[in-house]
Amino acid sequence: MTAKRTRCTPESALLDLLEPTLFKSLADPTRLQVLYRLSCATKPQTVTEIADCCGVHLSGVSRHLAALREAGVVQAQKQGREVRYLLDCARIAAAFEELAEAFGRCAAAKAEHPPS
Amino acid sequence: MTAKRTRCTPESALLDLLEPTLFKSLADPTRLQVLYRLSCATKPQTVTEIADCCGVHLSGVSRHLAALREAGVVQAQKQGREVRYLLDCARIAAAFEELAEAFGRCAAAKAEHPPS
DNA sequence: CGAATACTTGCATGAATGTGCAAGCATGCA
DNA sequence: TGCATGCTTGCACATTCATGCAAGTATTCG
Repeated sequence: MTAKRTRCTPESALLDLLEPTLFKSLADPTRLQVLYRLSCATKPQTVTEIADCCGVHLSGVSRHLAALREAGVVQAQKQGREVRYLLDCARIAAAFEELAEAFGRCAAAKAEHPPS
Repeated sequence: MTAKRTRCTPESALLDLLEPTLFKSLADPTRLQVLYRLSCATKPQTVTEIADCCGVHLSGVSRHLAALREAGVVQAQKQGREVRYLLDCARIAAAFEELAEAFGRCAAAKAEHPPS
């Protein structure tokens, strides 16, 4: 392991990045649909608005949003009796950037030490 | 095979990137263990070698590797009666890089048009 | 040939999970 | 206060899925 660089995170070891939570939250078509909906929206969306787009019952969408919130992918803003969800784009981008760099280093390491 | 997406297009729409296959393949702890094992290895590993590291039956590991291969995360090299699996680091890094860029653009767009 | 090794696959089982319905909270409004 | 609205949660059900065992396939060796 030659992780010595300092960038997005000082020490992004692949082992720490390979945690199932984020990937689990993205492993469902409905949740991805929710994510895409939020990515297009110009302002935080209510559960009802999101549910209107995916053909899933409101309660299911609510559960999906809870899962995405658990994974740190979306944030919730309670406003009166409605809850508006918004995508944490910067956080997601940072997570993927870390992963890209870690696997990039992995590729570089393997290119440097080719299999005999 | 998921040869639907052509390549690393400079303009990668988020909708195309949010495809469950890759995330599904990474949503399991055992598969992540396999992935990490392959990332550390200096040369392609046999199914038996990989199975020795994760506490899962050989047949299960074989199935996991098949899933990872379907997702384009690993490649298989048949050598005689053994099959050596290797991580496609460059491909994975590129996929995550695309995602990071797409969500980065998303974040930038939202910063530009803040919710009123 | 037959036997051994390496891996894959069919089958059964238990656990996890996505879904809808209905009930339960919480908040706003008349 | 009563009622409507928005969301969450308990429950039941169906599906998916990870796992182990056993059988099957492929390849090498004697």
